[in-house]
Amino acid sequence: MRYWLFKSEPFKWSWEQQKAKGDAGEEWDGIRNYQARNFMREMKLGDRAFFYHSNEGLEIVGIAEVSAEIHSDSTTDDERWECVDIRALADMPNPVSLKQVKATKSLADMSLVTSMRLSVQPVKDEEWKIVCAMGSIDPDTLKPA
DNA sequence: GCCAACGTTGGC
DNA sequence: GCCAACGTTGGC
Repeated sequence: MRYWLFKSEPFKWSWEQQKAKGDAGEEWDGIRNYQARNFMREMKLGDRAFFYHSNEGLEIVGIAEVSAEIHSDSTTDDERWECVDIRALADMPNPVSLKQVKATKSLADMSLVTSMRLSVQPVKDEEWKIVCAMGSIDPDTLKPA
């Protein structure tokens, strides 16, 4: 299983809205960036991802999983743009802020820090564990730790 | 709301 | 295929 991070501006699409979709999940449409799209093409069913609120909040608020692999983006006729679906799995008991991530040496190479503008990004296994620990969630059971 | 960073577009 | 202009993202 691989790990990822999705950014969203909460006033456009928030974690609350994502959770409201439940197990049905929701298309992660609107991505118009090749790098981000290419990462989505690599995603497999069941891959897990952090859900990050950009612009407002600036923190990782929850964990989601890929519920549908790459398909065409229904919001455009331009066939270059594809996307996946994700569904909410669990809240972060303690949301992990960008500030905390930046202050953590072992996370200095995280894309969230190094590729500020990339809205869909890969997360390394070690980074996943560290952020889960900071967020007080057990990465296996997804129960508060 | 500003502005730096950076991806994309389009003229040559 | 270069690069200037332009648009967008996102932290502050």
